[in-house]
Amino acid sequence: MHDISPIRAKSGTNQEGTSAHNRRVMIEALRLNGALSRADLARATQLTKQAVSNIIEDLERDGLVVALDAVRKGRGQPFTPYRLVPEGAFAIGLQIDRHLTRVVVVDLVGKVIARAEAGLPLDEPSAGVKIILGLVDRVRRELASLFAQSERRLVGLGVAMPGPFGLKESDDKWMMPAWQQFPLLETLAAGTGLNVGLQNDAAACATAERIVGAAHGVDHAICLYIGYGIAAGLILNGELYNGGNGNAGEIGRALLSPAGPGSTPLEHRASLASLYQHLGLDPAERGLYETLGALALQGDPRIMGWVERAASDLRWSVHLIETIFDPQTVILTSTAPEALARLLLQAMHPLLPSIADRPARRLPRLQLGTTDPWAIAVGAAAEPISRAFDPRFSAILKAG
Amino acid sequence: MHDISPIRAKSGTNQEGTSAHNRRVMIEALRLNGALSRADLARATQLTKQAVSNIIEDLERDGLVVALDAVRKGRGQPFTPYRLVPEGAFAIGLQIDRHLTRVVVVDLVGKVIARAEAGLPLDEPSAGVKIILGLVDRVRRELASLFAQSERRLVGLGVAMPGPFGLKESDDKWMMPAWQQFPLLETLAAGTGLNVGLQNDAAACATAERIVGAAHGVDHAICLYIGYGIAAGLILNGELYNGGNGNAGEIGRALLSPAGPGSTPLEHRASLASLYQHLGLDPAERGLYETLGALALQGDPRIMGWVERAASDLRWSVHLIETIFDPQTVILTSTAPEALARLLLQAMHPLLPSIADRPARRLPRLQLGTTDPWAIAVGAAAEPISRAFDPRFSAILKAG
DNA sequence: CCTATTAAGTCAATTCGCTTGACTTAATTA
DNA sequence: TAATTAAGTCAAGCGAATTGACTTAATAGG
Repeated sequence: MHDISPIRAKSGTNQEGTSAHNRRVMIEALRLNGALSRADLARATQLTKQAVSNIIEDLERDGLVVALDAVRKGRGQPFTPYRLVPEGAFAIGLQIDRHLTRVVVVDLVGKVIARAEAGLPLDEPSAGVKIILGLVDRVRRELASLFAQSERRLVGLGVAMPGPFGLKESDDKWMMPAWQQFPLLETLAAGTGLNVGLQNDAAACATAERIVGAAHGVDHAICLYIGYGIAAGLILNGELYNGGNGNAGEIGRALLSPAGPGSTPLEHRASLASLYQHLGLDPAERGLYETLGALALQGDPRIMGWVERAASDLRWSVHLIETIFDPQTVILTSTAPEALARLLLQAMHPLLPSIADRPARRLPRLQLGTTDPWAIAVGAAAEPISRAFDPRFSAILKAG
Repeated sequence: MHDISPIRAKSGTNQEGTSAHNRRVMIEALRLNGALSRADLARATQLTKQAVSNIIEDLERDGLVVALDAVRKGRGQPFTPYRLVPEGAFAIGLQIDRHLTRVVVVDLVGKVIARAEAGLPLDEPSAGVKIILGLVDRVRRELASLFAQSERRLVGLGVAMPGPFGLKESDDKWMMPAWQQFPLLETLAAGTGLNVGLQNDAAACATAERIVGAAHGVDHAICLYIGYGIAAGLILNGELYNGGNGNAGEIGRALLSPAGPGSTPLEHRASLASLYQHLGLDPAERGLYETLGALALQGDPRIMGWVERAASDLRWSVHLIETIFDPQTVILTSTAPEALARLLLQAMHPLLPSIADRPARRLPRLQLGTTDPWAIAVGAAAEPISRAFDPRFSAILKAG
């Protein structure tokens, strides 16, 4: 029939989809609640005890969960709690930033098992990829030396790099135009033999917050990420939202006023790039992180000046985010030293009024997330873990 | 075990979930593609021919699809296309606006079957509900007179009213504080015996655009709605996004600058309320719609002044929406007369640069959606239809 | 004109994961 | 010590999709 325009339809599902979903639901329940008995799982997931037993047995055989000692509590037979086995799965995370790259291996619960970093040539992706593949190989060997069978348990390679992706060629060398053009994912897939996925760095930060941080178990959270640029990672309905072209949350490009083409993008005022410029520092300089940390701790006046101005824009960004997304919480994350991030957080208060200051809040409107510089690589690694183990609509369907 | 804090987990699923999903997938495929043969459906959904045959047989028995004449095309046995039966399901939509209420009945494909409207007391919800129940009863009887068995096919009552919901009491009478406090959904559910759902008016507009309008079959679209206030309906991943508390998209409250508490909310500049104020008109005045339409057609200078200023803010709103959501398209909808909406649309061009002006666009960045004043009621009615028939994650799970 | 080919759709048996309901085990309470 | 409560198992059953062979009915080509 329709042989010209393709037919648009969602994919159907079958018992495999059912089973896959239920496995994922079990894993998520154990991730969120720590350790649960089969009976607990049955109640929480609304499946029968028998179904849960079968699935748990499967998961145990697959080395993803393990029984703890039986617990006596009140009447009835003692229950046997099960918990996730951290070494049940591993993933590699790769952060590509302007002048450096970081690689980590994380386990099923998001703990870092191995890490490595190296400098990166800003405009020679093919040379850069060689370096990256070397690092990946290194952490992979380290993993193999620590856990037998770990190769078999590697679920994928997640890449995080600054967005936005797929736009017209940029002439700003800090936007990494050469890397944006390069067939990175294909090259990495071929070079590692792993499934490869891509996120922008804010999305990776949000993914990290979700697996091990402040967004753990929160279904509606926005992660405001301040790195060289600024962007937001969007967790909506418990899943990362990517937008139509993978560029959702790239608020660094947002103009700060309706006044027209002359008005400033947010990233010119509230990003580490703007701070470097304000201080007259070279972003590629060694020891920059330590310098900034020290200045922030001293309350250096030039830093405070930037903080004041940036905080004003950020306060307003939070207001907009709350107004637009109605999230349960906003998480401020940064690659800046923690002292600096804390200064920013303080300077952002009091927050602007918004629909978020409602009577019965359970989470703070704004909270500090991680400021670990490795968080983005961890988030990159968390993405394949999430893709493989978290319950999601697409996991039920029959094909990609 | 955990008897203190409740265990958090998603619900599992079983064969009923599988079957429900596949039925929904079939219905959606027919909605999006018009009419399809069983073989087409099997290919599109990746199910087997046999599975599709069984499901189609079911749907046909339930009166939701019907076979058309067989079609000869090329080699092989002729195929029999199936299409949705519009009168296979009905839903009632209710719009509650400041001084009036509208009720419609729509069918499975979103066509209006019956409609009714009445004035509404702004601050007496209990009297208002009586009026509403009277209208609902009227359209319901009209429906019953047109289609036998239609009562049985009524899937629910959708309500749309201005948001945001659940905030502290407001003193602005146009925010309908009395209605916000009133237990509306419970009263309507009791009074009609139907399932009742609630959306804000922008969400309803987006739902309407999705079922019959510009967002038909588009998975990432933002519906910018200009009514008495202004708000956005968010279609993300093919579903309406509501946020943590049902207030996502309430951008009318967004402050236009980071300058602090003194800066203006968007709805003070780009909403019909602001236009009424600009023109010194009473929003409750009779014939307002016609007056505005006439003024817009004449290009009245006072109207044009407002249009210019509002368009500047709206242009920037579109820029922010594009930057934040990365949608495939933005749809401008309004309860204003079409002439006025077109003026606004024109005045918003040229749009601000954003990540949305990418090389290979398929849909316009900004397009005009419906300006039918009944669209909100239609969208309200479309919500129960969508809830009952569209494929969605929650439809697979075992409980609410 | 006749045969090969192509494609839609059916039939009947099979498979697989969840459900059902009875049963076993093992603790606490009275 | 008996009754009660709750975790967890056993074995049969069920239901929806799958499988592979088969039927039907058209067109293409010699």
